[in-house]
Amino acid sequence: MEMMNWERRSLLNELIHGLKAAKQLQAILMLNGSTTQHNPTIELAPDPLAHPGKVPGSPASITGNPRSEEFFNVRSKEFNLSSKKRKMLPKWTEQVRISPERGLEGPHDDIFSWRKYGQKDILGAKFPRSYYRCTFRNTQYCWATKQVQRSDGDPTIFEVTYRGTHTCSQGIPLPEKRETKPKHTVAVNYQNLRASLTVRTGGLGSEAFSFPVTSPLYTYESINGGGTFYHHVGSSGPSDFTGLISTNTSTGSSPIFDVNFQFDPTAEINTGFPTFFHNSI
DNA sequence: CCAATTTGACCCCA
DNA sequence: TGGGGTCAAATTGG
Repeated sequence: MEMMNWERRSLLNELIHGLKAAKQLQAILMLNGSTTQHNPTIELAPDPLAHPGKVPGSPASITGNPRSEEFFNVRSKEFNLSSKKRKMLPKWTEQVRISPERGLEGPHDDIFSWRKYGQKDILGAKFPRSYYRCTFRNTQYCWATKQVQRSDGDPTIFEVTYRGTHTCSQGIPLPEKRETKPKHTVAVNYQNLRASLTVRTGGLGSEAFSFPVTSPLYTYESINGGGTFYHHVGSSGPSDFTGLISTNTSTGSSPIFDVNFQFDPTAEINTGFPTFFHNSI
C-alpha cells in the first residue's frame, strides 16, 4: 500500500533521471558527427556493445568519440576513473526496508548482480558499510557501484547509495533490431528499486503527444492498461519532456519498461548523466 | 576449478 | 593525519 506509493515515487524519480539522460543524449546526437566539443560535464561511458568481451585499446567506439579510449586502459591501474571523474558520476540513495519474509541479509537484491569488494567500519555507525561493484566491471567496463549502510536508528532499514549507472547489459536483452526502426537506440539501465528501463528514442519525426500542464512537477496518468504516460513539467515554462511507459512483458515478470521519449531538444541539458548509446542498424 | 567473499593493506583527499 | 573508499591475496563456496 504505502509500498506502492514508495515504489511509484521511486519509479518517477528514476524516470526523471532517465528523461534527463535521454534528453541529454538527444542533444549529443544532434551535435553528432561534426562534434566540436560537447559539454564537458557530460561523461560518456564506454559502449559495451562496441566492445563485446573485447580488450581495451580497441579503436574508438562507433560513437566516433576518440576520447572513449581513455576509459579502456584496463591493464594498468589507470582503469579507474579518475577520482575527479568518479565524483561526477550520478549518485543517489534509497532506503530499503528489510523484508521479513526473505529474512536477514537479503534486502539488497536489485535485478543487477553485484560483487562485494570491501567492507568498512564507519565512525559513529553501528554497522559496517559494504561496497559493491557491478559484476561485469571487467568484462563490460561497467562502472556502477553501490554501498550499503544499515541504519543506526532503524536496523530494518538499509541505506543504499548508488554511484554511476549500469552500462552493461546485465543479461537484459538489449533493444531488438527492427520494429519501428528508430533512428537511434538508447539503452539505459537504471538500478532503482527493481526497475530497469530500456529507453528507445524515436526518430525526430515521431509522433508527438502532449498533455495538459497541471502538476508543478510531474503528472502521470494511466492509459487503458497499455502503459502509463509520464509527463514532466519544468519548474519554469512548458513541459520539457514527456514519456510513454509500458511494461515489457517479453521477459515475463521482469520489471522492464519500454519508454518512448518525446522531448524538447532545445531545453537545457546539464545532468552530467553518463549513459551509452549506439546507432541502430 | 572457477567465482564470490573476506579482510587487512594501501591510497587519496579533506 | 586519519576516515572513507578500493585493491588484492587468501579463503570460502558451489
